[in-house]
Amino acid sequence: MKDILLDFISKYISLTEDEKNAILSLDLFRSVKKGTVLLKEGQNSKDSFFVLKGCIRIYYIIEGEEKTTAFYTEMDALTPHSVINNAPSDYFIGCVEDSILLVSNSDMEAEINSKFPKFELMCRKLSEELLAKQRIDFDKFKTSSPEQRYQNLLQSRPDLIQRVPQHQLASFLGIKPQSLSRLRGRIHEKRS
Amino acid sequence: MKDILLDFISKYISLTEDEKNAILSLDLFRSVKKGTVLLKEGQNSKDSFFVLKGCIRIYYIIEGEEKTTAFYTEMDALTPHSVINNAPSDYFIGCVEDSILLVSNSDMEAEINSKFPKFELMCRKLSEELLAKQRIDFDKFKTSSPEQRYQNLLQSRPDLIQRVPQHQLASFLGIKPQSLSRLRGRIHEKRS
DNA sequence: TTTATTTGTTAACTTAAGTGAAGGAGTGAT
DNA sequence: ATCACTCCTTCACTTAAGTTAACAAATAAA
Repeated sequence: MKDILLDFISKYISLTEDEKNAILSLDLFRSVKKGTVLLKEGQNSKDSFFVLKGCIRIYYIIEGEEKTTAFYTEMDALTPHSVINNAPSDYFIGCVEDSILLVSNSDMEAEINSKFPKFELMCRKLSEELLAKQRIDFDKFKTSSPEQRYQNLLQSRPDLIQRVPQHQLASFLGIKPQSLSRLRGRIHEKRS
Repeated sequence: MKDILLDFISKYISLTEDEKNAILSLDLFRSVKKGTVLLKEGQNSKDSFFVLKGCIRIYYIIEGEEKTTAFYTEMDALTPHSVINNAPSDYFIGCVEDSILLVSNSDMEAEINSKFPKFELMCRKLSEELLAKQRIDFDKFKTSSPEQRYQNLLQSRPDLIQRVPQHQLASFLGIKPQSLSRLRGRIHEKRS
């Protein structure tokens, strides 16, 4: 489990043994049960998440309806906007499967950053990379039809379609569950 | 003009007079004519952009059709994914109006970052903030209908609707120009 | 000025997503 | 075992976006 974390970090910076031990000794690993709400709308927590195993999601409750907009799986990092802006959260964060997460709070991160300037560099690289990737995702979403989005997901993250409830997938694709059902039927028909 | 830049930087870090002069002496300011293409698909430039005045956009050419997905106006920063990943660009960057930009290349930024570690901190804060903001934008896009997106834009960036051609706005909203026309007519009717 | 070209609007028609309702399968609780 | 609840699918119907085409207005080019 700890290897996953160190492998991830090594994609951005190289660490000495001392540095590795310092990070592991913080012991941020946490087991979380499916269904757990990690952050509520309006809440002002300072926690960031890194998924070692399992799946978490961002969702909203709009007019009583749950709208899931993002999934985070193995090796994905999520720092809520409420942490960045020190403001109440617009969204919920929930646990889709039993998961093992790394949970860190921003005070602690600031401390690590000042102790290990390298860590600051990693955070910059990581968030720049995520920003660029998310830009591309957003663009592809805008320029695709719901059916294309589903086909695209089928290519890029086939696992998600298996491990996540359909109604969560639907809002992730920007449509209603009924439309996703119909759309899948349509595609299936074409294939056969 | 230089004040705009320094004001922007001061939102993230504080600079000494020496540091301010060092940055200004790089003289990265560039005037760009409307219609200029700053980055082409497939190209591998190392240039990042900061808009001091005017407007630039990200667009794609998909099946011969131009699809605009993002606009950057005063005080907006844009580092293309091609710079981050050192890979050919998926998109074009074009100039919507005559603009004054700050154009920096990534080698130079690396140099500044090592000279002034503060700058590294700024870049981290900035990209974290932009990532969080873009997440919210993406989520709102997913959970809204085209009409709601237009109404939302009318609230949040009313200037854009004036200064940008309708067909670019349409793809920015994820719809066809004809649909935007119709949708506007629909709304106008309701108001009267 | 005249001619193209681009841009925005309108209209008729097609297609697909939204809506409301119903029913079946699976899950969990009592 | 029964009941309640959630989840997924299906259907009929409504609504709005996509499509194709035509046209007027504005802009750029000859």
